Amino acid sequence: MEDDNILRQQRIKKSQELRDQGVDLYPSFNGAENKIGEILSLFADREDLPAAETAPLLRTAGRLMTVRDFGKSLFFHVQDGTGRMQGYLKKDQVGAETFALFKKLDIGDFVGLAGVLFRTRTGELTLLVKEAALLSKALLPLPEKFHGLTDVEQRYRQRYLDLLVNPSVRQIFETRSRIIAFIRSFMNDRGFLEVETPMMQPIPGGATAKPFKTYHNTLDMPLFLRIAPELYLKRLVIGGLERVFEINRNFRNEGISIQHNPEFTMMEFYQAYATYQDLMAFTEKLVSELAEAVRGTLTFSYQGESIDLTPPWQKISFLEALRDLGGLPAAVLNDPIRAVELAREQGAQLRPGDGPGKALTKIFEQVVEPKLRQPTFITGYPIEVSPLAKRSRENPDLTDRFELFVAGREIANGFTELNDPLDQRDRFMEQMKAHEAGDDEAQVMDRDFVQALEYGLPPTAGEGIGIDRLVMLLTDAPSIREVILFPQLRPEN
RNA sequence: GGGCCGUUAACUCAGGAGGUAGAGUAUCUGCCUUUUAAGCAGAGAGUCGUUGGUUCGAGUCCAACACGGCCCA
Repeated sequence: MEDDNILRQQRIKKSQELRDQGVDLYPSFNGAENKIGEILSLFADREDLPAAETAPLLRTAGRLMTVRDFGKSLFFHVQDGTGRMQGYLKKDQVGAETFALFKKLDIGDFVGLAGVLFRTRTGELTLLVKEAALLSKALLPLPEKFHGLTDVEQRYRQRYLDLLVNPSVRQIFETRSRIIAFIRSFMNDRGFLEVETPMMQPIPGGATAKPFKTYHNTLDMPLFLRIAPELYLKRLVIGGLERVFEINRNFRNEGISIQHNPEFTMMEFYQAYATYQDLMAFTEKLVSELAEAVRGTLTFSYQGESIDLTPPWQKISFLEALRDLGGLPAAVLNDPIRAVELAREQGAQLRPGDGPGKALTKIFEQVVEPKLRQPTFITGYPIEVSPLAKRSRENPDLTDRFELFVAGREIANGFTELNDPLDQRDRFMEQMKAHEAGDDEAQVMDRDFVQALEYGLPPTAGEGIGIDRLVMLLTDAPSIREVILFPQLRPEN
């Protein structure tokens, strides 16, 4: 494939010439004592650089990104993980041999450098090179320096090039790392224990979604990639781990879109002796402090829209939202048959067994969710779509559950956990019926989990927060693929 | 699954109404010891996503397919 590429052939030829001269193209090296970012920040504001004759040599290394050749001297930029710095190589400083070697190098090659700092006429801090060595030879050329790499498909397929030449992409993933680190420490500070539960489950539970199926040869049994860790985390609460959290991947065998990737990252956490009300306050605090830490402000723009995360956030019940934001008349809200009819009229694909709870949820997704721009908690979801949540005392058709929306997207989902084992068994039975009626997303009876509940789950609240969507919001990313390093794509050929 | 758009040199992009493919960057050769999208002179570089079709002739028109993007379900 690349064998036809003349640029690659030229580099191979040059490499061979260097080898013939006894140059090791891929030597071992551990002498990058001074990172470029440190050098730059250390001397950025200093007018009086140490005199070139007396200054100690700075030793650094990085990838050659640009070269401006003047014959007997040349300027270049070298980039490492912390920054990019200009270097100045003069024949009379490094000697003819090193100079000739350096002239043979290509953009993309790694070099080790030793030198002293000076400022050019335009004031740019520059390393006057005293010693230079090739550290690793690149055979393929980097994308163009000015436009970078813009082809979306290639950016995802060759993310390493994207990261290398598009600084804003690198920033997104640095921010992502800081977001996860912040959340982890926020949870640790509040006494939550970080745990890891199975990614491969014999019964995929804890969410309404289609699973990926796999197979264990030795055990001779099918397994499913988890769609959620919920049922395992609750087993841990039963076991006395009263505050647990897990930050990890879930897998859902569904469509790919601007906000869906088959594997995505969730933080799920459970707290004994708490209610969904407590979790809303907790979420408000977590997300607003996170935004403050990551963006330095609670008001920022997301895709041109002004978002304000200043607490307290609006709370509206599911039914109120349908009435006030969705414009549904009370006649529909209170009439199960009318609700199902309306959902069908709006084009929702309801299955034979689907009741009013499902119908209203479909309508909600269509008419209310797009309107939830500023952070909003929606509370009191129908029991029909909440098989693991505690039934509401005020209305037996609803649950003590909430979802958080920002910019029209669901960010979090939490509820007071159903801890009545007999009720849970009945709910599973309802799900089984839906499954038999053709709902392949309906949840599957997990007898082992029900048995665990029979040993006693304390009053508990639990929640999942979609990390990718949170990262999108805080990095102003238009698509989930911009915050996942290697989004799922079809093979090229 | 449906609709719309895209795919041309290593990268970023032109290519009017069908007549043997162009630019900038990068690369190669030469000149140049403070440049920074360095400059000057010259050169090389393409299965125009794939496969068919229409035509004397297809990057261009038509069809199917592949991959990607956006919207809808």
